[in-house]
Amino acid sequence: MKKGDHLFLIDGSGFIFRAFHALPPLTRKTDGLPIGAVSGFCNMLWKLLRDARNTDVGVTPTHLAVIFDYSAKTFRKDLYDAYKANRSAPPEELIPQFGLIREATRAFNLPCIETEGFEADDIIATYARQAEAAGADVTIVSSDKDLMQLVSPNVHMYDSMKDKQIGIPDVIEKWGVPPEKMIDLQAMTGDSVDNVPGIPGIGPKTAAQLLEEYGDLDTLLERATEIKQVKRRETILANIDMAKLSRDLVRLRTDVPLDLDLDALVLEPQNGPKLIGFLKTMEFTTLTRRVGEACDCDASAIEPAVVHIEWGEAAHGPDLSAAEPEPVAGGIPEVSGESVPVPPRAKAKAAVEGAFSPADLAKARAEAFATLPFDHTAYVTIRDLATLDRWIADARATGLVAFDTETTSLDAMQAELVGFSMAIADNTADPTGTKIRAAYVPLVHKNGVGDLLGGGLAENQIPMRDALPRLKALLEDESVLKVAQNLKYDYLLMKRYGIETRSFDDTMLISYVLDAGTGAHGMDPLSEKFLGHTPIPYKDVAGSGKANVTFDLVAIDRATHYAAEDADVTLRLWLVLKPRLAAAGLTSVYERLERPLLPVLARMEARGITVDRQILSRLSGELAQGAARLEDEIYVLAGERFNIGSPKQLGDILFGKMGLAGGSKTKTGQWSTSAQVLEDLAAAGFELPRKIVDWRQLTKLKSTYTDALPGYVHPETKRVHTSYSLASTTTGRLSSSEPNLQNIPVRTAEGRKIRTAFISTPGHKLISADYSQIELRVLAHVAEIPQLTKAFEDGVDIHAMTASEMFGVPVEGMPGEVRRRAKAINFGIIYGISAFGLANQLSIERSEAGDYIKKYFERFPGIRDYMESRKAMARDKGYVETIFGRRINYPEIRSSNPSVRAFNERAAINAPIQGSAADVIRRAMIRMEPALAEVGLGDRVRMLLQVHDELIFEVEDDDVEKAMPVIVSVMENATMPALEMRVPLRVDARAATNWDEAH
DNA sequence: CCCCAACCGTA
DNA sequence: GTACGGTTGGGGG
Repeated sequence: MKKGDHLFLIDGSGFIFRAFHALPPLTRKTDGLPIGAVSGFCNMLWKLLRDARNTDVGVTPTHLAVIFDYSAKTFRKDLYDAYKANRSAPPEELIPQFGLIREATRAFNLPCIETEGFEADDIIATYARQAEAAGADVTIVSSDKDLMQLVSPNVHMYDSMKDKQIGIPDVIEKWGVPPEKMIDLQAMTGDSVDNVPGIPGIGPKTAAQLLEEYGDLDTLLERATEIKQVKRRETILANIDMAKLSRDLVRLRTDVPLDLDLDALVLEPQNGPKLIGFLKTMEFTTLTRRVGEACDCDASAIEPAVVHIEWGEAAHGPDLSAAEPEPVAGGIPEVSGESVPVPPRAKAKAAVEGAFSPADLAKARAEAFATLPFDHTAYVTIRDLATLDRWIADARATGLVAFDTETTSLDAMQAELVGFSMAIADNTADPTGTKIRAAYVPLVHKNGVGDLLGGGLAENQIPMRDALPRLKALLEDESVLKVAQNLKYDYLLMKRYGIETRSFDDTMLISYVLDAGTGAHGMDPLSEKFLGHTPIPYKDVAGSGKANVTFDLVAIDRATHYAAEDADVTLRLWLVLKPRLAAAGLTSVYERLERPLLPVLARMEARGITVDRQILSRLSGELAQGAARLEDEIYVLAGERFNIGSPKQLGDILFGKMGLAGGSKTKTGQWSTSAQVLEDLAAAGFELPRKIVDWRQLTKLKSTYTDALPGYVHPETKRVHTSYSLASTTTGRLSSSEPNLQNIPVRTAEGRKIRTAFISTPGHKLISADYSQIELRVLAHVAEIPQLTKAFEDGVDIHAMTASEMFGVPVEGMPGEVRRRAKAINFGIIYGISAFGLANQLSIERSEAGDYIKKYFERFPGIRDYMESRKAMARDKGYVETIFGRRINYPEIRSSNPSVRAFNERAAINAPIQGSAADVIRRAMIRMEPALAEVGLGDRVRMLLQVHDELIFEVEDDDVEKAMPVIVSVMENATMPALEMRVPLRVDARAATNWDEAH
């Protein structure tokens, strides 16, 4: 770049927001995709590139780049945690446009620039200064005041909306100071939109006046005592640090590392057909014609392009991670008494951003759909490619489609695709006028068994080989938001067909974030709750029991009713639920803890883990032998044969026939034969109960593990693939089923043998990494307990420390029983302790347990305060929160039934602790794959399992040493940078060829 | 065939 | 005392 060149730097992210507000609110394509900002952007670019002399800017660029924000995790966030903390989420209409604008930039053959850790403004500043140094002129296309500090004799700004240049005199006119003093001015005035604090009470006028008088901020701060106005002097003196911090925040960096140097920004010739293809897709007819004329192309001969958008911040807008306030260090606001204030300006802005605030929209949608009837006769069966292509084009046009698969199995790892359904919404801008249409695409339905043709492929179905590429294009298209219910299933299924779903929402997960604790999140209950509609039960379509058939045997017209309805319901649920996220301030929980975990879990499930069937088989034999021997002995002692596995029969034998004392009864009046009861009897010297306990252990291990696990080995992968549920616990934990790999035995030596059957493939190791005492650490953090915090910092035995505090016993030479009691109390605290429960656990009198609790609270009064505050919050608000803002609702906390109420209170005490720990490991899991990829281990370290506080990986032998520190570091730093805990997290990791030895 | 209670494995 | 899922027995339809 040289003198005479002219570099244009376009603030792409800023443009979208400005265009959105400047243009009519709902500029849309014929089918509803909002493209107002994209349209404005393309027109502006075209003008700049072709007709620059017709605009006030008056020059034609030689170099040009469009700059975007990459993410909110910029260095400013490190300087000031609350930076941009009160940004509200961008309006729905804006979201698809972020990606489209990048696509438009590429269609114009222009470079898209973004750099991790920096805002667009910093990149612009760096380029501007470099170009200036090279003697070139610069025009920054933006009207953002944050960029005005860059204006100089050679650097101008250009407000494309007002078609107006901004030079040094314009800055002085508007702000009262020259550009080089803008930094100091902004440092004083602050910025409520970006949450830059500034000095309270100092606005632009006062700031300009002060700068006029003192020259610059440093001088002002040094001589602040000279200020005559008492109040102003006091505020400035009190906010010196804030002013300096604010200056660091508003000062743009000019040293951003750049991938492309200035010369790479030189304007390339336009690719007419490529640009026209894009413009046609966007339905910009006027611009299409102009471009066609200018490049001498026959626009009518060019097909609309398949628009493909880069994933990343793009599809959901820049800075979305800053859309929700990151919790400040200090955790649960109600505990610390801190909360992030929402400045009035931000509120006012939100109110005018669209016809509806999120809350209004949520309310309007809820009312519109609460009773809207379902018309099954309107559902379409798509049987030819032309119709399918039309529907897919409609989905692209509206940027939104509900999607559901129909398959042969509930197991996504085994299921075969039979067909799929779609639902499309027209006119979503009008909540009461939104129209939904739905269709089913049968692919491999067979003629019914009773049919004359008998089991052959039914006629008039689109061949799989034609449908899949189209489905792939749609599902992988990041400019189309796919909405599904329980998407992990469909995601995994489609992944097995080589399709990776991108840009998605899951109504189940949205409901889970909004309403955890208030009921199930399956489609049927949600449909009942929000749509007043009972969907066709699956068994009505596919039969049940013996008459049960796979979906490919269901007649296509019946299948259409069922499948299209599912897509219809899903889309309606999304319309109702999605705006509630923003209204409730839960968008970031959904977008940072929930949605990104879905593909991570899908990959874990797809990987599976190897279990050694030989080991299990041998163990099963041993267990059978042991159980058989015990059975013989039990029958002798009982004097008769009976079903030992029947608690009822066993109770009759023990407490009836043999007349043993000390039995308690269950709530149905049966004799209890629980392990606790049997252990007590055994301790009293009876032989039979001991043998029953042993027999139970052996048969439990055999039936639940050694015999069941081999049945879960996948016929093709030869591995076991569990299924994780993201939305079945109230607290945010995952659950695992079919098989449940979160309850593999570990506590007894016999049980641990099961773990030896979980093995690594040859040449590999399993790495198990688990958080040490994570829940107690979370407790120490949220309740701010100094002794606990210190103990964790010093790495001392936490239970021994507790015992020492409580009983005054030194840790050295502490009797095991004393420590055991303290440990039980610590766990009891986490569970919302009661004297009754602690007494049970320790087999002591309730009064004694009560004394322990009293003593504990005397030593740790902060814990009692914490517990009381959780109960109060649950009572007042109906919910409690984790450290990352996840909500857990307790609708029954005010029950008049004291035991129901007490139960809810204990749960409300436990949930923030258990749930925060769950959030922490979720963050670690989400970050794990990118972190491993960064050190070149992306495809060499495979995360397989999660067991609440433990992650299990499979790693090639040679990579173990390299992988372990990365895994440990990601887990230990999982709360950062969002939140720094008062207590360090510690992770232990080991590698071995089987899970038992690795753990 | 479905559902519930009891029991027990995990964190 | 919190949070889960799986197996078994047993009752009811």
